[in-house]
Amino acid sequence: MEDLQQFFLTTYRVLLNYYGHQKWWPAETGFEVVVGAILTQNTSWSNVERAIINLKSTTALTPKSIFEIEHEKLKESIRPAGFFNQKADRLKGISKFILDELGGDIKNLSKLDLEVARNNLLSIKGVGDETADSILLYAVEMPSFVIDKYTIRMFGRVGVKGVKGYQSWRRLFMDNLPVDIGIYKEYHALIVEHSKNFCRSKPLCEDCPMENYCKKLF
DNA sequence: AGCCAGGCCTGCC
DNA sequence: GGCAGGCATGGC
Repeated sequence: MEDLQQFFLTTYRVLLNYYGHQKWWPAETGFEVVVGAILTQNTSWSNVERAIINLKSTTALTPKSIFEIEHEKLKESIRPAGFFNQKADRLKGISKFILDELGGDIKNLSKLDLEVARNNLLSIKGVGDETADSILLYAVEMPSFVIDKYTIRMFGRVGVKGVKGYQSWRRLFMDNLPVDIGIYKEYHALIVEHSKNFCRSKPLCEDCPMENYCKKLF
């Protein structure tokens, strides 16, 4: 495709038309997005939902209450989300960071330059590229595009070549899309939704909305 | 029964 | 600077 901007926008419109508005991220507060972003690491969202329900029935979903909750009680609440030992540590750590560095509110990150805010998040143990961008975009509402393994797999199959590394993929999207938080939010959610149905290890391409683009490189 | 989930860290090379 | 191995539960 000669015009990348056209390609990324057209792909977005095809997905949006096919799947509709995804209403991401499902959470009541910015901090709930943070908690969900940690809990969903390599874990299905249905399991995360149970964990968040448990957690809400146990304590308030605020940095202070998560930081102060007894460690064993936290682990027990989030057990359905798996990896509960390290995720409990990570929730404690990011809660402490929000309390100590952000005056208790994750949204204070929006006062910083985007890349500075991003590097702040990346300095927290257990927060990698994707988790940082998810928090920036869905909790803080800063225009940071989220890349995940689905994005790389899907766009690789559709024909994007020679892009290597998380930051290169992120820049590719951000350099070729309008700086629009709504589009960033929706696009990532649509890629995830699409990837649940298509572009898996098996060539499940029947009735794929992307069949006009896809090189079917299996 | 095994593979996969809305990743990340560590240790080795 | 890349890459396997570990982390743990639930659905299909």
